[in-house]
Amino acid sequence: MTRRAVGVRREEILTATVEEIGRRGFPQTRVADVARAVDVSTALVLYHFGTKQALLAAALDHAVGRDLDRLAAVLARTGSAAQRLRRILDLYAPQGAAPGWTLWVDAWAEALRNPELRTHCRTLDRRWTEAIRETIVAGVAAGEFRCADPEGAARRITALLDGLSVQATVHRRLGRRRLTEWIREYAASQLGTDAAALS
Amino acid sequence: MTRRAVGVRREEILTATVEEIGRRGFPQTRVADVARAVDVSTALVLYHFGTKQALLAAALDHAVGRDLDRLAAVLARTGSAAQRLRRILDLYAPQGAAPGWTLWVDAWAEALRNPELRTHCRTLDRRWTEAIRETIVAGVAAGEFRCADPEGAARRITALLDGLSVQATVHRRLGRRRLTEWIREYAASQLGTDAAALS
DNA sequence: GCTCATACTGACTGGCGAGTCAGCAAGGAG
DNA sequence: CTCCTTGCTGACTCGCCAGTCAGTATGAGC
Repeated sequence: MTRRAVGVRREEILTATVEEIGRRGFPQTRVADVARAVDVSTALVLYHFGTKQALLAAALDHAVGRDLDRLAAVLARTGSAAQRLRRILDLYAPQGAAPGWTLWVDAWAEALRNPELRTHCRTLDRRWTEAIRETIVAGVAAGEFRCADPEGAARRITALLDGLSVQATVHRRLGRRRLTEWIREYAASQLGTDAAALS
Repeated sequence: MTRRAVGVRREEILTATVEEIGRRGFPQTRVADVARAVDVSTALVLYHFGTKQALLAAALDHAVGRDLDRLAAVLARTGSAAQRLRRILDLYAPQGAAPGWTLWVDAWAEALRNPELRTHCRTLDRRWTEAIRETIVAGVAAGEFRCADPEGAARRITALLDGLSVQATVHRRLGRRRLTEWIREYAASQLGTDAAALS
């Protein structure tokens, strides 16, 4: 086994763990699965993270961080409020084979009982709605949107996106095309624009 | 141990299993938990259901059936389309301490990997949207609603309800009051009425 | 090239949980 | 009452998996 610096190994393990959770689900992910994926001993994984619980929590944290980084990158780009909102929505919607979304659905289920994970999920949710809210506020200030309740609108848009994503990833009953179409229509109606402004 | 007829025992066990899944989550529910809840031996549970997998599947089926029965009861009642729609939405929204919704979130996560459970979840979802769709169609025919795409509207309403329910039960970020308010507003906007018609 | 901190492992343990099985007894049929 | 079906159990097995530990070896720093 080639030795690695702690930081590097941890990163490697966390990435693999996230992937493994996406594949198997939260409670079904075994330390041995992760170890095999990284091609190290199970003892090493426990050496770095102590317990399985801690490993899973760290992995979720890692995934949350990665998503928030992407979000920050989108927010940093310039453009009209409508353009930025559009990018946020695109980022959030389930991608092709979407290992991301299966992770979140799993995380929700887990968060129902595990307060630590709930905190992570809630943080992520809050940041997304916050990003949408800010964009709406900016759009209202710029005269692009009309919206009396940006906070509420942001949360409703997020909720619809969550619900449609469940239909897409869990029930496999909805394609990405129609999903984005519906979301844009709803967002547009909430913001007093037309859907075309968001495409 | 008092002996029971097969049907009775199965029913008893299934009810307990549903409750236990709601409490612990799908994969964390042990046969022994169910057995203790019914106050029988684990061997008896396996005697009736063969394997844990089969038990869990049967339990979900049971829960689905119960929910669909309630739905059928609501549909059977008379009244305007708006009144019936309102009742459907009320039934679907998370109740107080909502053991029902935690079960569904769990079931979604499980359905991501287990095709048998996916079928159950999908059936339930389909029936709900179908009920909403029918009510919309009836309302349109009666001149109560205006809606060009009842199927789509039904699915969007369901999706928003799912998403808001996640915010309520998972993130604990939304009360029932505001949830129903938002849903009614959305439904009303989709159907060309005002929210007051749905309260 | 030596040293030493530390990344890493193999081999183990202990407990837990699904599923089995041989037999027991309740209670309806006759 | 007496069978005999069948609902039911205790006590078991067997495999799995998180976590431990004593020890190995790698490679950065000198």
